Amino acid sequence: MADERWLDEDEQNAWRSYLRMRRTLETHLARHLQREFGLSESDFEILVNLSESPTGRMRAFELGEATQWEKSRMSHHLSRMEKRGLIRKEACDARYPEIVLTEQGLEAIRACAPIHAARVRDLFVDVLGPDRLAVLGEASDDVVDAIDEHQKTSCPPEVRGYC
Amino acid sequence: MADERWLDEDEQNAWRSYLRMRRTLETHLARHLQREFGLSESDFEILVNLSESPTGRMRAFELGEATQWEKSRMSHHLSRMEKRGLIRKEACDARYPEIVLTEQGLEAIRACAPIHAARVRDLFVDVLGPDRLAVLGEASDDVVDAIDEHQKTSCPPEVRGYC
DNA sequence: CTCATTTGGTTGATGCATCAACCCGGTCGG
DNA sequence: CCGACCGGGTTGATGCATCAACCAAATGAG
Repeated sequence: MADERWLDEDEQNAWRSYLRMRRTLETHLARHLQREFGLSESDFEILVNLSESPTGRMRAFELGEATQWEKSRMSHHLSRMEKRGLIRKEACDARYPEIVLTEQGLEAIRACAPIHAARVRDLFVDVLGPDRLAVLGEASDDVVDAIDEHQKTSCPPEVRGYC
Repeated sequence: MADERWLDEDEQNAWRSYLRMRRTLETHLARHLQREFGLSESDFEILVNLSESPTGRMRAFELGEATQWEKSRMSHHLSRMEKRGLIRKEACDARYPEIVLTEQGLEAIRACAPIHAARVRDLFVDVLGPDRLAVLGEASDDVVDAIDEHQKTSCPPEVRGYC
């Protein structure tokens, strides 16, 4: 009905393959995490970051840098995680609360991380093999750089990310 | 704090690069679509499918096959799109309604598709270049196949997708 | 000193995604 | 026939992501 083609056929196919893979892999991993461990991918990301910190405690701000989330998403999500007992906010440094991994949160991440990683290996790392994996890694970095570049050069200064 | 490593270093790096790219590209494209045209990526996907159909009308079911969405997601989303005038549900075939692209929906997709495609080209297709793009396309298909395979072989029959 | 700005963070509203439950018209075994 | 099941579709509840607005401590220029 709209008969223009917007990418050539090979490009179109590759792009759509990529989109399909992205969706399929993401939903599969998310569902697995959810059903086996009751964690969302977001929970997982926070827990990984906290558990990799030597002290198990970070400022929300640092988590924001590590994950690249918006601050409001972070705030909302940390509140929900606190309610479930995975983390705790401690108002130790006068002003800003620190986010602390609870015993329960630590157990959760220890239980699910190796299994989750095994799945990533089975369905992604091993399927690609080392060569293609390396190519993809570099390509990913290039794309991220290109987007950063694009933002810097062609965006009006204060309007982040919309253009 | 949790000192086991779950993938080796190269694998870890490639995987995380991929995750970062996925997030960055997705949010960039989504934001662009939203701010310039008031469409979500989901809207876009539906509109593309409808506009590629010769008649501009499909059953919800066909859309489901094309997009791989859950039926309930489809239903909810189509209702929202109808409210905004992008599509219309017509109860022509006795039983199941057909989803029809409205004039407004057609205009929307015609306006945004080429610009969106150009952005995909600039930030993804051209950054990768034809060789890496081809590799990624194949790799994506392999991953999707691996997941399908996994579902078929190691899932109890009726429990789709959780394992 | 004072008032404006920035910075880190919270809140509320809205739209989106998912799950579970349900509905309804066919179909098929009995 | 009749009742069980099945496929396409809707609904409601819940959690998640984003935007815009707000808040309060710190900074800093006049």
